[in-house]
This record gives sequence, C-alpha cells and structure tokens, in this order.
Amino acid sequence: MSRILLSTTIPYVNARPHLGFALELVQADVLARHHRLRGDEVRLQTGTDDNSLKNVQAADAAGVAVRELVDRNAAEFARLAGPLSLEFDDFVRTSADLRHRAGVERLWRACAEDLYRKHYEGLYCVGCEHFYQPGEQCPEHDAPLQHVSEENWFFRLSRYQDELYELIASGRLRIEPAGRRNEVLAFIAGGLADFSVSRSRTRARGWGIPVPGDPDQVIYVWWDALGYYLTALGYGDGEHGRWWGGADRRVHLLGKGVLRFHAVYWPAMLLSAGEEVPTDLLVHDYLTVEGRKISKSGGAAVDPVGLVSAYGVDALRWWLLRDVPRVGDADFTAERLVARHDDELANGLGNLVNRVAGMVHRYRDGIVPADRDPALDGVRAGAPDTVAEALEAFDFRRATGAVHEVVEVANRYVSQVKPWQLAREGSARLDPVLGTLVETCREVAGLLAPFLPDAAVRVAARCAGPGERLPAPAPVFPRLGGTA
RNA sequence: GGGGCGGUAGCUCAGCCGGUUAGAGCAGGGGACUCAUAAUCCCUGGGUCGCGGGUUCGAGUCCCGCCCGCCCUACCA
Repeated sequence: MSRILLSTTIPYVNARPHLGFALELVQADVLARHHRLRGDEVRLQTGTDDNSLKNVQAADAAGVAVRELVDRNAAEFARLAGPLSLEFDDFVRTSADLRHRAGVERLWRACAEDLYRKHYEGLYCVGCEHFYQPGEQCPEHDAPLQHVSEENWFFRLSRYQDELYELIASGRLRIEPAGRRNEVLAFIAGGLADFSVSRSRTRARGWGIPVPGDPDQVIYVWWDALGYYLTALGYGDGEHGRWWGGADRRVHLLGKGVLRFHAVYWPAMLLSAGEEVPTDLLVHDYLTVEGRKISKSGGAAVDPVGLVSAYGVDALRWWLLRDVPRVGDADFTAERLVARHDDELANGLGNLVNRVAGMVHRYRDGIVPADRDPALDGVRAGAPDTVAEALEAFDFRRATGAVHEVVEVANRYVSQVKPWQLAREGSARLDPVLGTLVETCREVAGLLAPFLPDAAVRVAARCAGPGERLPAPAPVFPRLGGTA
C-alpha cells in the first residue's frame, strides 16, 4: 500500500466550465478511485485559480464585480462533482481559502534567496497579459501595446537548469507521454532565463496576493496557482509534510498548454523552497468539438453538465475514457458518444447482464446456481492486471478496453455453449454455465467501478451471489440512439 | 526561423529495439441463433502505411528532403 497525492490543474474561472476540463477531472477521478480500491491511501485535490487577471477582464466585460464573477463561476466548477460523479477530497479556491494565501506567502519567503528585484521595460498587451518585442503587434488584440516600465521581482530559475535536466532525464520526475518529456528536456537544454514573479499592483488591478513585505507588488498568478499543490495540504501552517514529502507519489494531471509551468518553473520553485518535487506529470492533449477548438472566450464549447443531462454520466465518462487517445487531440461529437455507449455499454455489457438474468429466471427460477465452469477464468484473471498496467501508463483507452474485453468474451461464451439448448436437454452443464456468467458480471461491475462508478453500482445490483435470487431482468443501459 | 508530435483500410485508432501474406474496433456486405435492449454469435478488410529519395538481404518501423495538421519556442525585417 502506498500514499498517493493526485491533483488536477486549477482553471481560471473567467467562464463556465467546458468539456475540456471535464476530461482532466474524470481522468484524475479514475486514477483516484483505482488506487483507493486497491487499498492505497489517496488524496485527490482540485480547485480554481481565482486570481488570474483574465477573471478581472471577464468581470469588466460582463459589467460585474470581480468577486461576484469569480464566486459564481468557481461555484460552477465545484458543482461539476455531482453530475460527473467525481470524488475529490479537496477543492481549493485561491482567492477564498485562507490557507492558500498563507501558503503562497510562506512559499515566497522560502524561496527568498532566489528572488531579486530588477527593472523591466517592455511592450505589454493588457488583453492577453503578455509582453511583446518592439515592432510586434499582439496577434489577438487590436488595442495598442502599452509601454510598461517598472521594477518587478524575479526568480533565479537559471541556477536550477542542470538539476532540473537531471531530474527529468533520470526519470525521478516522470513526464508522460514520453514525447512531452523530450519536449521539456529540449527546452531546458536551450537555456533557462530567470522569470518575473510579480507585477505592479496597478497593473494587476489590485487583484491577487500582495508580495510579502512589498505591498506595491502582486505575486505573479502562476506562482500563486502552482502553489496550490502545496498550500492545499496545509503548507501555510507547516502541516503539509504528511501529504507532500510523505507521499510515495505526487501526481499532477495537466493539459499540454501548461506543461512548462509544471515541468520547469514549479519543480524549480520546490527545489528552491527545499521541498520534494512531483514524481509524475501526466499530460493530456486537448478536445475539439465537431472539429473546432474549444475556447473559453467564445467559439465551440460544450457544457459537460448539459451532456450529462442529455446522455447520462456513464455515457459521457465512457466516451472521455474510451475514445480519447493517449496522444493527440480528440474530437467530440454526440454521435460518437452515443455510438460508444450503445455499442459497448447497452448492446455489450447491458445486454449481457440482461440475457444472463433472463436465463437464470427462465431456467432456474431466478436463483443463482453455485456451480462453476472454468471457461472464462483466463480473461477474468488477466483483466485486473491489464487495467493496472494501462492506468500506470496513463492509457485509459487500454484500461477500459480490458474491461470491455471481458464482456465480449462472455458474450461469445454464451453463444458457444448455448444455455437454452442445455436447458432443453436437461444438461447438468447448465448450472455451472449460468453460475459462471453471473459471477463474471459481478466481476465486471468491480472492474468498472473506477471508470463508471454509477454504472458499476447498477450492474452489481443485478448480480446476486450463489443461492440468492436475481432481480427481474431489465435494461441496465437503455440505448441512447435509435434502434441500430 | 528552430524544436516536438501527428499524417496507417470509409471513420476512430494499434503497430516496442527494422524481418514471415500490414492489424483492431465501428460502419458496410453475407450467414447463424433465439437467452437478451431489432440484441448476440460466425464469416467478410487487396489499404501507393502523406510524397520523393537513401541505408539494408529486408522498412509504416532507420536516415535525408518536401507537403499537410497541431503544439512549444525564437531580438528576422
């Protein structure tokens, strides 16, 4: 048994949650449930990045107070847990949690010897909070660039270059998939420059956490947001040891767009503060919707809660886990979601459970026989290991595929042994066949638990033990599409 | 401009250190069965493995160049 700390990134809350973030939440939830079921000590944390300037801009655009917009949207993210059947242990809001602010301040002080003030000058686009080179124009905003000249705090990232490289190259900090690790190594090898970790209070619009001892500066939002991994654990009070340094695995899930912050800046900050670095960074790619990029500020966006009410949480989770490749963006369409659900859950697993129940009722008055047939022993024994291996490799497709494989083998088995024929012949083989099928369905329910917790409960409810009475047959997964 | 990752059957994708006739699922076509949610099971896959060269006895699988998509990154006017 080991102690595992799992975390998602915290999204900024300038808009309501979209499907893309649901992917990360569900992946994290699956890993957490998987490890809990194996007896590991697990903690899964998520939250929201309230202090991003984007939130201020969104509030301006909407004509509401920042506090109001942030509170409202953050609540939407927290509420995702219900519809998506997520089970997280903690939800941190960077603007509302006292422990967060205290922790960020402490982290700042812990890194004090790597922080220094430097004068900085540049052309700044307020729209995207980014500096540009002279002569450049912001590709996204028409507004003229502002000349900014101010003194900021900088972090001495440069001195950690070799240590970071070694950490990642050696695998002590594992980055998955491997392509992402290479990307980071190439970046580090290219040389690391110190980066700015504060901005003037005015430029930050007074929103954010002030630099300790320098109230005219606000801590850079990335410093703030990354700190959440530590602050949620009680870093501000020095109570984080059990779950940070004390964990066997510190696993961050993140999207490809924020890889550098997690693979370079964050570990460097931790080294500076004298803390352990993460053990695993699991990087996912993005979702598109009907071929279009998902964006918070317009364009295609799909509401995960809406999808759940339309298709159910099992169908949505199954699609996210089953259809999204380990590498590469995946395109979401309702058609694909329905197809996966109907083919594998309704016609595959649901029908299996239902036909087995039907036969037990028809031939054995609903009482589950106690006899066994070893025919399915092979797949059944192999599936848990395959699932564990696949999840270790961050391959949700292969993991769910292993579960589905058991269903397919069981369905094939039914048509091979033809229980209806055995019944007609009054064969003694009928009992072991039916007993084994019911038992296999129960095992599938168990295998399914980390992926589709709701469905797992429903399936389990239809599988009684030997000698017990089975509920009357009824579809566990009603088809979503029309008749095939 | 540099770097990375993709480009494999209609669709979604597997193919590790190069090696027998290039695979799976879905869709499509044919058949069987009847326990079941018009479900299940069996049979059916001749695709220039993006393009062009090269290395090799032999290359989706390695090397070079190019094209397309995506990502990261860059003081080139």
